[in-house]
Amino acid sequence: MSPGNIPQYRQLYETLRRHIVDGLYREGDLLPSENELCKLHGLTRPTVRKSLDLLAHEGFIKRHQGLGSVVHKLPKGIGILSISGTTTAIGKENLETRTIIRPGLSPWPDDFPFSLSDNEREAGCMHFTRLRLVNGKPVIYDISYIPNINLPRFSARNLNNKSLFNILRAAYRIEVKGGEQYIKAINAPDPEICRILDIKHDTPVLHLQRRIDTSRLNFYIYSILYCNTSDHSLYGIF
Amino acid sequence: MSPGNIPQYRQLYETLRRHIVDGLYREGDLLPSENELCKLHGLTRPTVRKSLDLLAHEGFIKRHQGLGSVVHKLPKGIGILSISGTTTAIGKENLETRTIIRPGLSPWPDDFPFSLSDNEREAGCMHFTRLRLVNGKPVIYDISYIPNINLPRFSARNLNNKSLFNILRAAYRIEVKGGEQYIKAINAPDPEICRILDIKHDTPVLHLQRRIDTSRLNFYIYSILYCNTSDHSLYGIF
DNA sequence: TATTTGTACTTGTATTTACAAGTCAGAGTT
DNA sequence: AACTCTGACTTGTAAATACAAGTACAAATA
Repeated sequence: MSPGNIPQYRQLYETLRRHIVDGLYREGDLLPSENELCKLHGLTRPTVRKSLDLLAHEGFIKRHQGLGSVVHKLPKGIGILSISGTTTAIGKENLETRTIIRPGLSPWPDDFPFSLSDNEREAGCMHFTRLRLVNGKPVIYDISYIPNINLPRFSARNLNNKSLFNILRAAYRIEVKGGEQYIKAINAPDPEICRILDIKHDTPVLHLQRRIDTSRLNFYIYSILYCNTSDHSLYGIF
Repeated sequence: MSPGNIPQYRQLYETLRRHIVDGLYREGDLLPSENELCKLHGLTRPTVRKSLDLLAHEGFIKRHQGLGSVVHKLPKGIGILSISGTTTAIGKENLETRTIIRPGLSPWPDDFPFSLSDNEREAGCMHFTRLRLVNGKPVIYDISYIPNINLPRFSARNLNNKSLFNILRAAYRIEVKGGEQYIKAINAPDPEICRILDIKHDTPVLHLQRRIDTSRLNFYIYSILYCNTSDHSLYGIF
């Protein structure tokens, strides 16, 4: 493999993705053909195709037999349903993250929506919450739970600027692989959450319960989200 | 290629998927290894891997380097966020579909949430609505719009028993490839919809706007969903 | 006994090659 | 002018092969 142990298909994926997000390719443009990409980057077609698989899977391109890979329009909502996270979709300029409750140990909640393994119960729970603001207005309140297993100095890290996923990858070599989520529409449940999201008591909000898979076997990240969708939809591709 | 023009990786995918859904493999079980699957089905590893890619992508298995492919627990919610549709997740027994407005021509709505191409506007719009009930209780109201291009006898077909996607595939050779959707939480907007979903006026409901991609170039299916999530969450993997 | 090492498995990544099938544009025909 | 055909492209499917890297377990070692 290549520099930094990052596979080549992943590197090409990141490159193309950046080019699309930066506007180098616009909506409707044809990407270079697979064979052209092979020559350009010194790769073979299966490798190039794997990169394009990722891009297509995340909705950046759509492929057409006999035609080529067409650049899709960029999602306008908040792409929280995809693994790419919130930053891509809405533009970094407008997105702000504030830590409300700093990381600290606490017992697992009694009404935890996912079933926990014995190991997870034993390890205990690292808990913290963050607020995501778009153009200065609160949109998502993110309540996170992580099993407290061997993450030295985790609570000291600054979660505001860097994304949680980046910290996990850089500091602990834990890669986020995917996850599952349950979605409901509810009325804002809690005066506390109403205050944080700056909404009235009976405002409908999206309620998401997510379990996020990592490259570490049996290590999951849990998070519960409350999302005010009056101004911004959530966006997902499938 | 093999019988019926269905690629081999797709056939193996369908087989394994059925085995998992039918309970032949249970949660936590190891699937046969890739090499075993090769021998069993007379395929090569890249082909087998492509099948497993699909299964992993839809959340049926999780693969672990050095260990194997572990069968994931079946989703408990309504898997409407994934391409597999609603039928898999909740069990066919409990799911019922009723056509409320039968297919017919109508103009495109003025406030249509997606931008339409000239061809689509020209073709006009086939419109129909369906109600999905779980255990006899209405859960999802699905308002569909399809461009009216060359689908002979479409309005005569029975949408209750067979899924729309199956009809498109069997009768018109149109394959559903994926799609995108915007999700909001709103208060039930419309007395009509409240009546159909059997909910009170201020009940929070999920509001989904979906554009579904097909194998036919520039042919999209549009649908707007209202979903009562008080009893059933929507479920998605990513 | 507790630890390390090795080995045999697993999936992950990558190359090479071949043919099938869809799209498009231009040449040729009617 | 309208149509058909052909050829040069595109992506889709499939095989055979090789090595890297993670996991689990048994054997060897301290």
